Amino acid sequence: MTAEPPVPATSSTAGEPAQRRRRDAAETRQLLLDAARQRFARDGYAATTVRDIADDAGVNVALISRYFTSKEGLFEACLRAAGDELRRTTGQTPADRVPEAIARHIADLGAAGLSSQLSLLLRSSGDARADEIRRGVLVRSSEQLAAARGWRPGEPGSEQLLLRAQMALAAGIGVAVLRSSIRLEPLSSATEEDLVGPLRDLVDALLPPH
Amino acid sequence: MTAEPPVPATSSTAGEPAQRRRRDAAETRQLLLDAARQRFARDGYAATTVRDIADDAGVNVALISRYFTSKEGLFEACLRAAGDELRRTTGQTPADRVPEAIARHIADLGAAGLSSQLSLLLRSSGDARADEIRRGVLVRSSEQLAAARGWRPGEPGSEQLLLRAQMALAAGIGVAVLRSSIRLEPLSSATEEDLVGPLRDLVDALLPPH
DNA sequence: CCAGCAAGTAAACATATGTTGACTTCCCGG
DNA sequence: CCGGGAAGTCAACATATGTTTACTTGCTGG
Repeated sequence: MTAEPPVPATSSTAGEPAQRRRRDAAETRQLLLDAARQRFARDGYAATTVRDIADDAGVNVALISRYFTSKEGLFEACLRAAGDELRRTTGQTPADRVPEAIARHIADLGAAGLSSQLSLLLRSSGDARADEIRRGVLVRSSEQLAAARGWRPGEPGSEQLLLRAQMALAAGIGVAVLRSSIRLEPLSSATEEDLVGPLRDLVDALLPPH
Repeated sequence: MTAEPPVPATSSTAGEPAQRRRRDAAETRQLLLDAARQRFARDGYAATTVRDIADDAGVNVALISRYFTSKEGLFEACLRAAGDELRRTTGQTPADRVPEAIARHIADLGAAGLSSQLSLLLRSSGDARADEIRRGVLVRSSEQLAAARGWRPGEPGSEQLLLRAQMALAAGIGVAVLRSSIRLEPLSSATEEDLVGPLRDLVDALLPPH
């Protein structure tokens, strides 16, 4: 929508080309993925145009169709990456360190954009297939989180635990969005240290260590 | 995007016209507002077309421009309505009943759509002006919530409280979206009673009654 | 060194979408 | 009963957007 100057991916001063190989399909693919993740997380799926993404990545629009079939395919690739990242966090983290892990994700506002990846999971898509993938990512993540606190599939009375895990996940994502996409102050300027305390309170309240 | 049959706003059986006056600007305006709120909340701003909204409301597209100037104007009207609703809740509610009030909002999945109005505040817009309004709504709501727990503007050391109020708000909205828009199970099927316990834990953990 | 092929580009296309202006239909006060 | 104005409709327009096709560029293996 807004027309920013494209990010050239290399320094635009004519001096040093910063070793970006000029023809490298893998790197170009990754540039597109990174640009897309940021745009989708910030503006949502429908509001992001493929030309925006291509300009950010500094490559030609047609390459999106070539490497990802379509805009929808690119979005799916972004969702998968975010899902892997999120599951890595809620998975191989000791149960009592989960709040810190979540806090770290939310606090990271850098271009790397772990927070962006979280936002990606809440922003609207208006696309049925993308919604399905997103739901799958969230289900698996919440089950992993619940399992860390003693949930076992089908076990009677532990449905409560899964519900609470999903609420904790929702809370974390909600904070991430208000912080990184909507930029609500003072939440947006809070440091990781500012966040980790309240987040610990929040997670512990929903999922008491068993 | 998907082509549903239009909701005729009156029974389509020829028998009884259900007393919908045939020309009533105020009612038509309201029909548009209701249809827009639902669409915007479910699909997001950019993914919703004015033709979708008009069809849902059973009126002509051109009336959107007439009554709300533009699609953006209609979205603003929806945001204002949601903001009023939310502020009514976080405002004139005794501090210790806030979790129940939030729970009631989140639990309401009906077409009336209080939950929709919450979702509206997180779904992406890709529109600068709408984002500004949304931010304003969220700021005022979180300040009202924080004030109920003892926050006073500018008071030293109470910034923490505002931060925590914003996180509580974010958590509530996150739950509303995962529940009503993304339809994550079992969160989506949970009853109001299922939600109020965890929500009370959540709000109390973030904002201890002072 | 150079043929061939992958990587990248540019332009065009078909369509969807927000908005507008001219036109028609209905209601109501005189 | 009727004329005027409000409420509603229709069709067109300008533009933005996803995708494709034909083309150019540069690298590399033989």
